Amino acid sequence: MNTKVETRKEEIIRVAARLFKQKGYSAVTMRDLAAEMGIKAASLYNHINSKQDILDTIIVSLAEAFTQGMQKIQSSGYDCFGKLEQIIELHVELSSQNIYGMAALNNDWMHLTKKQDYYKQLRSNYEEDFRSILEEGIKSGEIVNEKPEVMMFSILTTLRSLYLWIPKREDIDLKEFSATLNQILIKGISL
Amino acid sequence: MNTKVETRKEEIIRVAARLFKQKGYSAVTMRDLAAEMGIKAASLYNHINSKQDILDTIIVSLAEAFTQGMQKIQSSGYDCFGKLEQIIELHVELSSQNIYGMAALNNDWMHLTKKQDYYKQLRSNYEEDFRSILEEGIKSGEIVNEKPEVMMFSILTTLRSLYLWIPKREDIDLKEFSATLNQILIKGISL
DNA sequence: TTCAAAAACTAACAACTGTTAGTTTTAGTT
DNA sequence: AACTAAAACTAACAGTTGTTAGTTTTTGAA
Repeated sequence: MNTKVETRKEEIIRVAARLFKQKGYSAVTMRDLAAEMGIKAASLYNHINSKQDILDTIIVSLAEAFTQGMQKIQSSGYDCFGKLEQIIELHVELSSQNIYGMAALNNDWMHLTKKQDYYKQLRSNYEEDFRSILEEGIKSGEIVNEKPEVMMFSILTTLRSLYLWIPKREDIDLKEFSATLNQILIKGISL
Repeated sequence: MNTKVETRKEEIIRVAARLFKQKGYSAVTMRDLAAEMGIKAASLYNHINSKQDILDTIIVSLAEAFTQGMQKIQSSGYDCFGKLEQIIELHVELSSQNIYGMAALNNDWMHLTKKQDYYKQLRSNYEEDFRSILEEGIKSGEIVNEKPEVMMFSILTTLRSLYLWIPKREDIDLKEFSATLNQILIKGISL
């Protein structure tokens, strides 16, 4: 039985992420967060070190999850389209499980201080891995040989915005959704 | 010769938009903005009414430009793909000309107060027009009849993120870029 | 050169910010 | 019942926030 009970600290971080999605990190005050938890602002500091630490935790843990997922995919031995399919599934899974965290990752990373360089390194590595998968596909003839940078921008941008879209759909079948997304991103929308 | 000289107010709004892109509306103080203008914070109020007014102006003017562009496209008589091509060109043009404003439009609209309902109405109308264009294409058989909601999400998300990507490319040919984007969004990336 | 408008300045305000120190309450274990 | 650790509280801090009021400087036309 590993049904881990959420600690008070984890609860604070989860609620904070929800507020960060609504208004952004800077606009959320510790008093806002405390009110949402039903306590006073000073009480938060029995559990967390600082507002900054909350943001660090949210963003770094998610960025590392993406890094780990990408490493697994890179060493999977699939071909280009197989890897792309897995990347899409990775984004759908992590985004649907961390709707609020993804908002912070996308919109509030510039408010990181000590961890900002680390975050940027992870993101940069991730994009480089993505790019190399596309180039592999171009070399093998799976992918049309034109403007891989634009392809990458288009696909990655869509995947990064999933957190905005998934919550709007109720009772969404994530496997089916991944497949649809794969179809649209790879084959387009024309007949 | 209609080479309109930029007023001081317009300059403040332009500089504010740049700062809003860097840190978001909430994290930019009037003293930040004043320092960037080379004056004291109180002096800003000789030109603008409030911080809120700056955000209103940036977002509403851009949202109305998109609305106007969409109306022109809707009444153009082109077929579905023709309209989509024009929508892509509209986004490339407005995004490249308003890089900073697009950031505020995408990330800071929730900090609108009086104008928030109006902005949401414009956005909602825009999305409805977009949706009707896709459905027209499905009816006429131009577009594959599957999950138009996901197609719309994917395309619109990419177009809304152009402001993040365009500044990274130097000496980009916008016409050529629109064409590439059109190709990728309509036909996908596979051979 | 005079004069008015535009645009800057200084000083200050009340409210809000993240955070700390020290104290009291709550809840579970012996 | 007594004790302990977790978790809440009150009070306060020093700094920052958007904004106002009143004053001085800059600018360009008459």
